[in-house]
Amino acid sequence: MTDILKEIENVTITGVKVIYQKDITAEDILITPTKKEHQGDYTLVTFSLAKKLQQSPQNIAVKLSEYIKQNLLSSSVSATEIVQGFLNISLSPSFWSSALDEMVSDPDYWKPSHTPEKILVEFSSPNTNKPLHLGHIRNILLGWASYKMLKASGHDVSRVQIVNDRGIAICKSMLAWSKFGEGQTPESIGMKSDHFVGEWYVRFEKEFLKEYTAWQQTDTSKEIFDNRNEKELSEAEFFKSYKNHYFNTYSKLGLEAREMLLKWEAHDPVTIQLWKKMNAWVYAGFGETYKKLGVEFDKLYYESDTYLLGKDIVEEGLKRKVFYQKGDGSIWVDLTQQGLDHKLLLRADGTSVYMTQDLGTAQKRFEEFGAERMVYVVGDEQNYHFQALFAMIGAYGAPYAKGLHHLSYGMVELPEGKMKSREGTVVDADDLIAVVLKEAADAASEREFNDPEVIRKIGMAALKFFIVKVDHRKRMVFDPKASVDLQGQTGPYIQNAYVRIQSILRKAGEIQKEHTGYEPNADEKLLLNMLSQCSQVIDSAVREYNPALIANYTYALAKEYHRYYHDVKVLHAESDAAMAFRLKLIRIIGENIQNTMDLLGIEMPERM
RNA sequence: GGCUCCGUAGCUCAAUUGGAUAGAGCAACGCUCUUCUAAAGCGUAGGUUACUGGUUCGAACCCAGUCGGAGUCACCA
Repeated sequence: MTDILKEIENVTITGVKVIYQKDITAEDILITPTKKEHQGDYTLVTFSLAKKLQQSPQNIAVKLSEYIKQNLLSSSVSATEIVQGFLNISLSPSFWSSALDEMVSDPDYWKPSHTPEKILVEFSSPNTNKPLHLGHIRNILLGWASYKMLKASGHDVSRVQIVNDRGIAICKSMLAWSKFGEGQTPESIGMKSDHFVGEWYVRFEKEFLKEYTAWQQTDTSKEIFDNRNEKELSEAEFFKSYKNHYFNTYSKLGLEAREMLLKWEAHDPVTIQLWKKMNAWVYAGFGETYKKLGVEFDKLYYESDTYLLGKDIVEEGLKRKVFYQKGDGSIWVDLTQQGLDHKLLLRADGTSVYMTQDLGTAQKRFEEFGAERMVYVVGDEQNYHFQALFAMIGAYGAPYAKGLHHLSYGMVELPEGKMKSREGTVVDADDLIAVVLKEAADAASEREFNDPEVIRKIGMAALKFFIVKVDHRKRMVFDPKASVDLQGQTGPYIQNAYVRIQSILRKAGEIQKEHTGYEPNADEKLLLNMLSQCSQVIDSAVREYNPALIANYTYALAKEYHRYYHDVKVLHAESDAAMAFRLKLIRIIGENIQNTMDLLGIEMPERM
């Protein structure tokens, strides 16, 4: 428990004072869980004290071990061992036995507790022109886990997403559907509605490419190619890089799409109606996917509502000389002092950019939620943007400036390389979910059960655990084959540990026996030690916004339990006291697994 | 090219934030089910932590350089 750690710390401090007449603080002391291959529960590393005390580590360890043995409360220390300056402290069986009772009497022992703050977590934030994909899944799982663990730590957390429902992308889907759709609907052709909209986006790109390829044969095109600046570019390379320019200048389809966007901005009723229809399809589809993933939101922001926000802040900042205006009328902020550059906030024509909108949205959220902290779960390609945004809000002096955090995550890649929508190598979220559920169902049928609810839990656990176990800052390789693996370091492995516990508990029924006098063995002490570290693990995960720490913790616990299960019999224990103790222990382990996995959005089945 | 991040077993990932002999899973090869669920357990094999130097009692982790990869450097989002 954290109490015993603090106790060892205090005794060490007073010990140093008594023995060496020197004052040290808790920061000078390093206590870690003892490595498995050594005897002990906690280790005091004495090297850090050696310099301060002008003594050899060995010497310090010897003296302190005596002092700790005699002064640690209620003689909890059963033995100490010194190995090359590492002072290993073994706590007594009775200490661990009462630690178990403490866990039983305090159902919150596993959570850290903090003074509550209002925190807002933004995640998912999709575009509305195509379905969710694998990258969104990583985002969503990170966001959800952040929400859960912040909440478990006592905070008041709200979940939001900003839906990018406007702009040229959705206009492409709208245009393709109205040109070629012939009145088709998701219902009429039996397709999931967000996929339906995505199909029209793909159709647009296809038609556009056709048009572009044809244009490349024209004289205009040939002339442009011959007069290109970068002579070293091949024809293919040149036209690849020229595509965007073509879209904005020569393309007929591009012109139509841009006209549609203008009509939308002018509130043209027909366009708005079409836009609403297509977005409604997308939202219905997203809703299904979110439901499968088990996530929900407290509030949705729509870019169509927020894209004009932030202008007043820019005006205000200009007045207060935090921002400045250029000769052409555009407004900028100078972030060179923070090691960044100059950033545009408002175009010369008075229209806003992404930055303007983010400025306004943060302000709005602060007003609506009173959030002291705001967490943005967004991919690491936007690291610079958020650095600039936060620096800017800091320069502006907003009251929420210090609580802003970008939970940045690396791209998800396939074994063959990056996912590219153009090359059709994007892993669709719904497809992926279907594949893991199929895999779980196949495995279940071999084991002769077919409870769909259990299969769902197993499949989703496999997928979720596979993704959240990886440190979010790193790019990860997603191997679809490995993700549906149900053996080894996986979600189902952890579920199986839980299920084995439930099976024993069911058989044990209402057995009520006392374990007075029972002394836990080495395996049981290790399990209790792991459980006692749970709240600190979660605390680290919260501090670092890193759910992977929890995934690793629970996996280690499940692994240890599987071994214990193999070696030690609970229901056929050598004594009633042993059985009573073990029943209590495994119940706590089961609850711990369930609680910690719930923080990652992973559910436990009762049987599998 | 500037800035930022990354490089650990064949593959996918860890390593308690500078601590002990760098650990797991997958893949490979052995062994263990009339036993509380074998989606499990045990064992074998696999490493110059990209490379070179430095800092110190101690470096995968900090510093410098080199090599390799990614992101970003829009009046896009």
